[in-house]
Amino acid sequence: MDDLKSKKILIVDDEPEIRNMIDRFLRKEGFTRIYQASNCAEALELCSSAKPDIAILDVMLPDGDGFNLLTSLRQKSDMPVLFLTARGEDEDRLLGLGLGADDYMVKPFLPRELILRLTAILRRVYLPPRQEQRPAFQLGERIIDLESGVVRNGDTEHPLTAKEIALLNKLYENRNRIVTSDALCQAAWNDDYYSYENTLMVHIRRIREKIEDQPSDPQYLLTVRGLGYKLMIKEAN
Amino acid sequence: MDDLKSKKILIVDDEPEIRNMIDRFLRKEGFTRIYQASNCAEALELCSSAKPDIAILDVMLPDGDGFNLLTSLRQKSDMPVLFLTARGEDEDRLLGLGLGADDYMVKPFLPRELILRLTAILRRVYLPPRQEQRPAFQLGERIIDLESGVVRNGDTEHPLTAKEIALLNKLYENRNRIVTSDALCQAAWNDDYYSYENTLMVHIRRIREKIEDQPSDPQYLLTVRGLGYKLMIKEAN
DNA sequence: AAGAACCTTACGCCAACCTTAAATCGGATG
DNA sequence: CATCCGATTTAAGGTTGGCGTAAGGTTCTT
Repeated sequence: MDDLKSKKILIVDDEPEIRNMIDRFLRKEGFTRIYQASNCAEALELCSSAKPDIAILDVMLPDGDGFNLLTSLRQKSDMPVLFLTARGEDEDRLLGLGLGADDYMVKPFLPRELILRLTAILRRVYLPPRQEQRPAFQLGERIIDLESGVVRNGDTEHPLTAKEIALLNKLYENRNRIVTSDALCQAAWNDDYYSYENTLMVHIRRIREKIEDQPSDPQYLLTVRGLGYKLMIKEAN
Repeated sequence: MDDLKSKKILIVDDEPEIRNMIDRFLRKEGFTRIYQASNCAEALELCSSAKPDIAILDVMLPDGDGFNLLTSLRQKSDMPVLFLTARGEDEDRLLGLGLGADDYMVKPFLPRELILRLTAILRRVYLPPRQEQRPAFQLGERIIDLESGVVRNGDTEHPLTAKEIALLNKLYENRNRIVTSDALCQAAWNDDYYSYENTLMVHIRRIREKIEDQPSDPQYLLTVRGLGYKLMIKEAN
């Protein structure tokens, strides 16, 4: 489920043959969750409903060009985008890349290259660096070491589970800021999370048991009713 | 320091003119920490000493080709790599991308496109996903921090509720301007609001209790009779 | 002076949240 | 492939704080 092949791909092109060709090649490579749109309106619709992980965007579309579409998309998300165009003009390429496209290919293209470039982007965006070092920080008496996954309190150590580390990491990244429950779920689970968010509560509770003096009256990991949670840390420096 | 321009860039090419040209363009764009190598050995050396954030790699090098270099690099780190080549053969591009290069450009190239593609990769790798951030601002002695959802007054902190944050956010967006009660309701309740707007008054009152010195004689969150409310802020800058 | 618009306070409800325990999953082990 | 064990999820009942309501007061407007 953490695999790149499970990522959702949106193809936007007004020519059905092109869409189907790309689709076919993607499926041959093992991708399965593929969406197609033939114009800007459809694309925007699909983006908010299916929430694809990456989009392959043709520049020429019946109801507006891909640049405008990209601009609209970037308003609400930073989903990666690979541009596709029949025109190979320099200006077009520069414009697309300048608007925040991640790559740009000129038709006709090698299907295999498209896959490779697509994979390169997906890899960068969704496969976080292997030995990404996680932070360690202090909460009162306790030291929360996410790198080694333990909570030290004097001479005793309590281990943290994978989910707890993921959640604490997200919370620490946004320390002293409200983190929505949604964002937390997204950080600890992969994109589509349909379970009760009661699950999140239980995990929060377990974390509190390890980092708080009185889990029922937390002073670090606080609830913000209706929004989410926040990890409050007063830094020494 | 979190800026993309501060990232370290390694240029590996055996032709000094090319290296210097790229260097020049990078500096014109604001990049400063640029390293140059003319062969594989130098490149490997620089990678372990300077630890660049990204590499621009020529395929043809005097002591081995860039593909081998990439393979060696990938053993120990997953530093992003942009390939550069005089040969435009399909096989080369596919090989480079297949080995895990992040992008591939064929000489001669537009310098500006190189910069854009480089930036696109850096952005993906090093720019943390943006999350909508709410403002923090000052009102007399108090600091209203909507991001962490608190009002700070000296060393004491008063938490804000979800509704209060939503309302203050809308008010701050239109600071020093009148915001109609209707607009406020729409901001805090998602369009389905059919209650008495007395409810709004109560919330305004509660906000005033947290941000005003004398809630009954407000000096920041003012009533505009018949229209709505406005948040008056004298900005320092 | 009277009506309209807004303020102020207090109270009760219920959705959001907490808590605990039991069920289920999944990797490791023999 | 059966068993174990810790991690995670589900479920169910309890708790509470934010929010809406209402009722009475105050200020503004004409």
